[in-house]
Amino acid sequence: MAGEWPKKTQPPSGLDGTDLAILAALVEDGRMTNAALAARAGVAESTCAYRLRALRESGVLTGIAAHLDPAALGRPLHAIIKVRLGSHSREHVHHLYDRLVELPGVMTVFHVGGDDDFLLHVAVAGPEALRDLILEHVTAHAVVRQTETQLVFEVRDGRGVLPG
Amino acid sequence: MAGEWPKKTQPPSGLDGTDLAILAALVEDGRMTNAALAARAGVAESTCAYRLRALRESGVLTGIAAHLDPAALGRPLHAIIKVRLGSHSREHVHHLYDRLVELPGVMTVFHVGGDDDFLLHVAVAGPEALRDLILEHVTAHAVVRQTETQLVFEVRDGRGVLPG
DNA sequence: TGTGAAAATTGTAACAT
DNA sequence: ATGTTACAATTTTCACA
Repeated sequence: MAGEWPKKTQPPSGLDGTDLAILAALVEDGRMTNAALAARAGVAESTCAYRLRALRESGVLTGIAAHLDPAALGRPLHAIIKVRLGSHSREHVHHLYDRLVELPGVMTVFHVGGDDDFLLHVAVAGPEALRDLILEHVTAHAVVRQTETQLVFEVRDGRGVLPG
Repeated sequence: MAGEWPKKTQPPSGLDGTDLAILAALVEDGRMTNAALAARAGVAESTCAYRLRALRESGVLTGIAAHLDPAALGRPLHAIIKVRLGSHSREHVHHLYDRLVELPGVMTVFHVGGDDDFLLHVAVAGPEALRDLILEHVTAHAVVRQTETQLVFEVRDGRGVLPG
């Protein structure tokens, strides 16, 4: 009953310690040079470059992206907007979903089950901008039956999905 | 009434089009070479490198990190855990906060106002792992009065905080 | 597969505009 | 603050263990 996979190796895909070391380093600093990466993983540079390409192509490493400070870009106010729909037809849900992720200031959209249908994490310029975003771009959709907004005091990234 | 800032320039910090172009490029591909970055922003390479350093030092660019596929790392099940506290003393809140972000599988912790105190976005191996995480590492804290868990069907990154 | 040394590309610092 | 040049560091390629 212990786990999902045969207990010999860690995760499903054949990731070894070298792969995990490379990934961990890139989570800390995505611009770390291949040479530094290789040193940290304890392999030759060419090997490291090869592993990195393989990790990208296998889909384990989905991307490397800059993290920006929303406040520095004029969006100091964070909120969670819970969105509840009136109709749950596949078309309605997908259409709204596509629209929501495109809205400026939307950081993440969670499509959830339970009381709500979508949870939006947004960063906006201020209370008026938040109200405008909700009224003009969320509630305005006919499928949206109700929204509820929570102020976010702070957001912190967790340790993520890497073992250790 | 139009906006928060004098309408001549965009955001508060003195970010010009070059800065925004660099940031946008790095959000798409954080490992883009400085040369490619410069070409895209339409400036010389040395200028681009200088701008990039300045963006880091000013805190607008908070970091560049790898994005991993949780499912590929053995954590295909996503959930939102709403955490409600019994006591809201500063010490209790901060202590719990620090613990929550350190839990394996925790992607993001939102400290919110309203019905709940914390919202946790977690990625786990399966239903049992989710139950264990909640019972052993969340509910186990004496300050936690109640939790409520929502299944996450899908998570999508929004367009973020860059204008345009 | 993983490695090491070469060639090709890229980043960095000094200086001039 | 930007661009040009020259030099140092890095990535990539490929023959080989």
